[in-house]
Amino acid sequence: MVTPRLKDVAALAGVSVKTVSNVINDYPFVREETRVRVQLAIDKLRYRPNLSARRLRTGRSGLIALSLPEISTPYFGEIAGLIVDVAEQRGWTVLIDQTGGERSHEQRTAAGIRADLIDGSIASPLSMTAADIAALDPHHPVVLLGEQLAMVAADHIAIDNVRAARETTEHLISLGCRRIAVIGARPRHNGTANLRLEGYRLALDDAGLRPVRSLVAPASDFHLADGYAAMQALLRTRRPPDAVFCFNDLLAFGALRAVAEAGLAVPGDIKICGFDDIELCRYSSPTLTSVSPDKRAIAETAVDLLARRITGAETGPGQDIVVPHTLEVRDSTAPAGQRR
Amino acid sequence: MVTPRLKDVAALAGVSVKTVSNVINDYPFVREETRVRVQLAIDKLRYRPNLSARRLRTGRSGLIALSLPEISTPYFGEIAGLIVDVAEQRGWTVLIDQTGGERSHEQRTAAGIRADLIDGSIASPLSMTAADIAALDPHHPVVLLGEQLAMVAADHIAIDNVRAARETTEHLISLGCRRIAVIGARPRHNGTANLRLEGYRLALDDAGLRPVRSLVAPASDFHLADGYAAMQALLRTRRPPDAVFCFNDLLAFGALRAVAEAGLAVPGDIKICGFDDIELCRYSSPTLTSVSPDKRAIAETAVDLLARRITGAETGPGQDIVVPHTLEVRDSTAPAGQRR
DNA sequence: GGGCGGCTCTACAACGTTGTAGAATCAACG
DNA sequence: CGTTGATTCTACAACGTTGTAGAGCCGCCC
Repeated sequence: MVTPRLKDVAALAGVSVKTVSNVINDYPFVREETRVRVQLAIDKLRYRPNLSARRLRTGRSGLIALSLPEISTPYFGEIAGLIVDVAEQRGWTVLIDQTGGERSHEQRTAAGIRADLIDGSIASPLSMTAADIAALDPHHPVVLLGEQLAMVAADHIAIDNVRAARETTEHLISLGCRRIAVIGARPRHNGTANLRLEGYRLALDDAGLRPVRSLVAPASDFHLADGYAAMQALLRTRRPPDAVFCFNDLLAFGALRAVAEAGLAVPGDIKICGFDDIELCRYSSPTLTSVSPDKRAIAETAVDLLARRITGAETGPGQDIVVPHTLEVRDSTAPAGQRR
Repeated sequence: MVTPRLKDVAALAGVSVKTVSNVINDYPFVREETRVRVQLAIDKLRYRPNLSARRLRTGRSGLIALSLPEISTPYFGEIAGLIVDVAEQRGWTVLIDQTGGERSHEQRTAAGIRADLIDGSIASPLSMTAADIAALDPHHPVVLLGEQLAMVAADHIAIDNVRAARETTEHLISLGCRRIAVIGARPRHNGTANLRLEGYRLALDDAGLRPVRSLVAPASDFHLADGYAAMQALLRTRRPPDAVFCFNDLLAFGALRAVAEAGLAVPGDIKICGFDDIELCRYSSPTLTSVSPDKRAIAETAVDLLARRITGAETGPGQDIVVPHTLEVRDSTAPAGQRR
């Protein structure tokens, strides 16, 4: 038994193909009786519209792409899961596009091939350049997550990174820490990492603490291995830090490992904070203090805004939307002698 | 400037639309000179075929679905990343379908809507029932990962779960453990968990150890929280285990947390093993011994086999393919007094 | 009662692609 | 020299859908 077509439904209901199409698309001028008869035929045959044909005719596919550097990163995995959920609820289907950090030529070509299959994209340009994004079809709606790209006039959704970093640093200062390091600086990229660095510096400044260059550890990537290596380097310095603010949770877990291997205790000898609040923060040893963006709000805002761009309900200039965050304080920054 | 069509290329090259199509599809009977001229026009206009139209005409979209319970689970994230990579190399695009464990009616409908957009699926039925899978279009090629579903005559790719579990248990026995618990039994499901349980029992039997019912902890799901709760329960029993074999890494991390909170040491007081070897195993405290499936082999085999099913190169009955695995021994099962 | 406008439905064309059939050319063969 | 077959290309139709234009009907108003 082949998949039913509009014409099969039309034949069964005794109307024209177009009338069936009209029922499906909620065209108002269809008699109630006709509508019911057509609907019955649709249900009976289990008819589903052919998206390729519809897209060919209307120019829309109902497909949106989610471009992420790496799906396997827990934070992106959590975000991706939420976006898929929300999109599904709204009637969109998500196609996940893994950019692989450095977009190779082949991958860019692949994106091009898919471009006319996709109505719009949600992109997290952590490792992409502005040029990469701009290279996409200019008529193609894009909503950016996390990182603001100056060159791109696209919508942009993020938490207030400066404030979040400032609050985190203040938290460490309030615990008595004075040599606070960061892991995850990315001097060459002009994105999220710099905002977090700025918040860190503002907090130090407020507290009258002098910024120490050797306490700002760069990370070429935001993986476990990078946090591990950066922490080892920090521990090897003449005066190691008494607290480390990592710019994401994986860096923090890598750092935790390095501290453990050095025979030091967290939070006793060193306090550690992460960023993103992935689920594992609540289960690591010690549990990890982390900045928690409202991920569901990010997903909902992104999908809704993109949908409005695609349908043309929203035509103004690119918006900057700020979603809330909280600082989830856990054992890795417990005051001396305490466990929460 | 609108996206170029075949006819634009044809006009520029001074040939018919069909000749351009023939060049694109490597039809052999095209003069070398014509081919070059057409190719130049394609490059000049940056022509890309419209997939919707192609799909409408050929019945193929170049899209494959990857159905996973949850993208946010690290193991599935890693597998998804690899599959997307491999598929991209082979010219396929992956659409990730998050089933959400319990497939709601809405989600099943969504799958139905997409069904005619997709050439085939790779599915990991950890939380799906056989009926769920069977409900998919029977003409729709499916490759299953991990779990064998008796009712479905589909291709199936997995490691030898019984052997892997047996080896892991033997490893624990060889370290002198005698009260070895498992976390992750799923009596009602007939899938992977049961195979791992079988391997565990075989190893106990070989060593002359009596199976103890209270040491077999079920887990309703395979999440951190489930491992945490199960471990707490095991620790509350009259004679707690001296080793725990968790059926995935998240369960193991949850268990680690419970042990830490109880003030016990791993591996000193209790040894713990995981399963899946996600990247975090190398960075947790302590690092986690885990069964490591060859994930790249899984991804490559799955994509290639599915592609052969779609193109019709493979038409035989469903195959059972076993991919290799290793046991990665780390600190969580280090012999007393040792750190690896 | 003639005309107008709203409602309901239909026929047809078009979206961009590829399969089919066949036209045109050329070389080789009997 | 006519026929055959291989090569190269083209015209046309079709995939399933929806937009456009318009036909037919009804009720209402002047």
